[in-house]
Amino acid sequence: MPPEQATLSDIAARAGVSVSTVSKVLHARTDVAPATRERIARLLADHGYRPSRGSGVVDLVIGSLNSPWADALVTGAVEAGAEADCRIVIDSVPDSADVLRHTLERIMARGSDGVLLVHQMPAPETRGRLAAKRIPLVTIDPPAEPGAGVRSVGCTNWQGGLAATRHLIELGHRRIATVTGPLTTWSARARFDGYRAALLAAGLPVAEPLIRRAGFFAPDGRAAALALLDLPEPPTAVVAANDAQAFGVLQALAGRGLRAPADVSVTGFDDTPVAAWAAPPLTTVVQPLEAMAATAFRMLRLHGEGGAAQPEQVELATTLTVRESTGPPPAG
Amino acid sequence: MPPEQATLSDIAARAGVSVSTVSKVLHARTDVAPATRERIARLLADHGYRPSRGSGVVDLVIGSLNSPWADALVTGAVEAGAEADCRIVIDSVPDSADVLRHTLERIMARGSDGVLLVHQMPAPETRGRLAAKRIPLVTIDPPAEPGAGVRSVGCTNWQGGLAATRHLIELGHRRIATVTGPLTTWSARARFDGYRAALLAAGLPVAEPLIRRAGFFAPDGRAAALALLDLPEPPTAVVAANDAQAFGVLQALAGRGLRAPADVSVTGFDDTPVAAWAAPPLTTVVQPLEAMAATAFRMLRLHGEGGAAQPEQVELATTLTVRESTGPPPAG
DNA sequence: CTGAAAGCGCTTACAG
DNA sequence: CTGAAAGCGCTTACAG
Repeated sequence: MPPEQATLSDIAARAGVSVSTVSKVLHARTDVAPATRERIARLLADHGYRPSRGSGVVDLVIGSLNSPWADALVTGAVEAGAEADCRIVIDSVPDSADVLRHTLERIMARGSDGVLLVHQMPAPETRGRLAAKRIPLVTIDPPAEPGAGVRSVGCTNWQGGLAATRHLIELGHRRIATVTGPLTTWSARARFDGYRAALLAAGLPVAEPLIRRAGFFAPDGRAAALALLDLPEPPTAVVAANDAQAFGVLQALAGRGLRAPADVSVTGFDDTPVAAWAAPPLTTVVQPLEAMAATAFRMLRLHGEGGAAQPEQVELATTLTVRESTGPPPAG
Repeated sequence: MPPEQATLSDIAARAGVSVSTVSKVLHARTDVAPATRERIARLLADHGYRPSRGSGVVDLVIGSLNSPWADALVTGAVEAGAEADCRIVIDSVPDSADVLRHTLERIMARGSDGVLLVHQMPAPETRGRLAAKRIPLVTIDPPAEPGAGVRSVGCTNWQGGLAATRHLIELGHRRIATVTGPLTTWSARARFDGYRAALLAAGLPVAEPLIRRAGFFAPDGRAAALALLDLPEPPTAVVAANDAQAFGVLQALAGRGLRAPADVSVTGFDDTPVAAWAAPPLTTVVQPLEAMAATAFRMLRLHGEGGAAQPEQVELATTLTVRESTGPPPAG
């Protein structure tokens, strides 16, 4: 890294062009020869060019802010930003393609060193404009499989689902139910698949009545668990697709006068700080949300540096934290 | 509001001085006559002057990010910021006067339209420098009584403590314990005082063994509740100083095979979204955290406008949300 | 204490 | 497609 911030005229001198031309490349104007543009773009990237005023800012664009899950992502981004002396601005954007596009337009207008996206994927057209303005983008926990050319950071959801289910199998459970998240999302599908894989590997049946498709919130978990408890043969364990659902399952249990883990074992997914607040404290899959956000932040800065050598999709490892909500199934 | 952003030369023209002089006022240089400085400062404020590039940014400086409580504050600030087309940048700062000062210095160096402070009060010297640079500051939930000249937004903590305790009295409870927060903080003291006032008003004794001083976290609530349950005459209800503690109390109850509210009623304080995740869902005092952050944000913008007419300390009302963790005391 | 002047980083309309 | 030139918003060293 050069100690001094490069200015437009530094870049112009090195490229052997005028300041005007460099400015055009920076603003994604069309009237620059491809070869010239290419050369200038590379120099800008190599010198980590930033406009002299403003910027030094990365935008975290996130759907809903109001959950421990979102909070962990914000925390991770802010911490990584502080280390790099970069300000993190938070944009909360409802789940609408239109509002997302507007938000990204505003970000482009005001300038940004990068976008961390925890949202649906913007249209290719919008992504193109971002790229033209040299604003890098990395998605976190993408809701769908990210296509080629889209960088993303997720976690090993499949392994997480597998680990939670295997843990219950090893405790002796045979009737293990699951509450899935919305199967339209990539992560929910992978977790569900991990559940199924563990059952299959242990030679246990995958029983349709023990599978409840639900939303990602506590009331969803509660309703699903109530339905499971009403089964002729209720499960002795429930694998929830996230911690919020697991709290809901615990509520359903308490409502029926049942206890975890004596009557039914419960596992969650996420391990945000509140997982330890549950009664009993939740056994759950650790999704390293803070590390995911920090990793995505660092990928932003690698933009264009390593060329094609850098990975496009990163998945951080999940681990299982065993607390008190799981135990052997009731005798008999 | 003028439709066009005023520039330094607009201000200079109106003030009948040169651009240089206005620039000096903006940078808190000393070589400007007091009268001139006064006149220019007023014009800058009246026109809502902002530097042409950069800024359009408000900094939220907060101690710890990783809690539902902090998350709600972030959410409120970001939403208010979005309405005003202002970016909110998050600065997470450990509880150290030194680090806080450094953070504020960095904020001054990079420029900011204002600071929302959820932290201890910075030294008067630092506050003076902020003021000289015309960066307004509003504290949220100040840990100590804010002195004159410091604007703050809190909530009616005393009334909240009173309401929770009165609710339990009305349900018929007579042995009501409390877990307080750290009594060095203003809000914990006020909540505790509300508890005491409700007891006194009902002619009930304030019994020292029923009062547990503790930290604001779940394990603190759990430990305090365990001690209360070991009393020769345990309480039939516990007033916790926040939701995290209340979750801990619920854990202690479950650990002893007791249930809320059949055996012991529990109230919390905050009502962040997770309060509804508890088993049973928490009866708790609503602290309007999002509204508090939004109010503080708006106070930032009033800086210097209304003159002395604007309030310095604002307290937003608390309300009680009755869910399922409270009920009549056990018979007998 | 004040401001004219030089200058910085950047953008843009326009001539070629 | 490229760049010289004008200009914008701002800062700063310095003369008075």
